[in-house]
Amino acid sequence: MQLDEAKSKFIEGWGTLGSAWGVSRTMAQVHALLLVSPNALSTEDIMEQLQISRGNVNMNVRALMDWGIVRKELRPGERREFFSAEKDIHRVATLILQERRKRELEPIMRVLGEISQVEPSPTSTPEETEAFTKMIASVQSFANFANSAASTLIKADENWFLSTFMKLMRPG
Amino acid sequence: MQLDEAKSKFIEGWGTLGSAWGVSRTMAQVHALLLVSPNALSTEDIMEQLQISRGNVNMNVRALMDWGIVRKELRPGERREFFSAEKDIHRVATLILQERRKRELEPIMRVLGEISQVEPSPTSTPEETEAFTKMIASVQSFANFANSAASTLIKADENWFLSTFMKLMRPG
DNA sequence: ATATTCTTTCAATTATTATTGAAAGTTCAG
DNA sequence: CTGAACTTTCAATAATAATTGAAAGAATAT
Repeated sequence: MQLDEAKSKFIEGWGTLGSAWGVSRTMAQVHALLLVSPNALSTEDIMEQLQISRGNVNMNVRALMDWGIVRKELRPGERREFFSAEKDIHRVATLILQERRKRELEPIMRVLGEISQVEPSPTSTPEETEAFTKMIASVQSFANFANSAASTLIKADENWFLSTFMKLMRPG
Repeated sequence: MQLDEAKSKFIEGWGTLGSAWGVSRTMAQVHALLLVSPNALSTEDIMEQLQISRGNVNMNVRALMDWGIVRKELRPGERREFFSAEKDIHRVATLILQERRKRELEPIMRVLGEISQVEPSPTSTPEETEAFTKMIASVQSFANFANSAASTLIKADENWFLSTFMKLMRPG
């Protein structure tokens, strides 16, 4: 297989994976393209390679920057912007984990907290209420577990990142 | 808060969560409804409570059964079918993990395996090819890690999960 | 100040995905 | 077998989400 074909397959596969995880196909493809590009790409490069519009590139690139997995790169003497992806896949996973925890886990935990304070009422039997609170409590305990697991992974990765960074700073 | 309101909020919240994870809102809501219902529900019950059509209920309930998190319940002397959700949320998580590994991780690993065999060619420099294979190798190694982590979690029994893993995850 | 080059926005359009509902299929009692 | 009760399918429709492209906005050079 040749390089160009391999790159296309990766972009396609990454796009499919993304859509299974609630990320739009194009956003995942822009990410994949930046991952397989050794150099930072301009908006026009991305437009051309993925055959999508300028506005589309702009929106998706900014969303990827929001996730923290793509950076803007400015070159001296160049007006236009270039974009490059975080290549350390471990760090990519951590950043995504971090964002998803904030965007999804936290809201559902808030809802669970609210509804766990259900009160007995004339329209429901105590048994019904108890069954419900028991169910919610188990979901809550799982959410807590997921939350602390995520914290630990994020912290572990930060340590790892910091240590490699420190090594870089103090060569020898 | 009263029970009915609490149930509605849970169904709504679960639906929102689902759509962030690539599960259709309605499918997640059917699942939530079954989670908060002490007894198994018929197709008509679900239609009425979620205000959706018969065909819609049928499709989503079958998808949930494919995931292994909803069961059909037959009652002697009753022609129609009743449905109930797996209430052990840990088991729900395991079953979902299992399915997602099969449906998503395996395909991307296959693609990665194929494209890692990229050959040098006239249209690309050895440096480009090397950068690409290096990137792919790191994604592969991460996918392998994710895959074996999933395996371990799936295989692990509940006791191990709760005691050992919780301790591991607890920041010290 | 004006032109130039690039970025951003957003209403309109297009594409994708979910939903409906009626018809066909199934099962079973009589 | 026939009819009643229920389930499944699927083409049509509706709802949602992504995409475009042109116009407005920014930044810099002349």
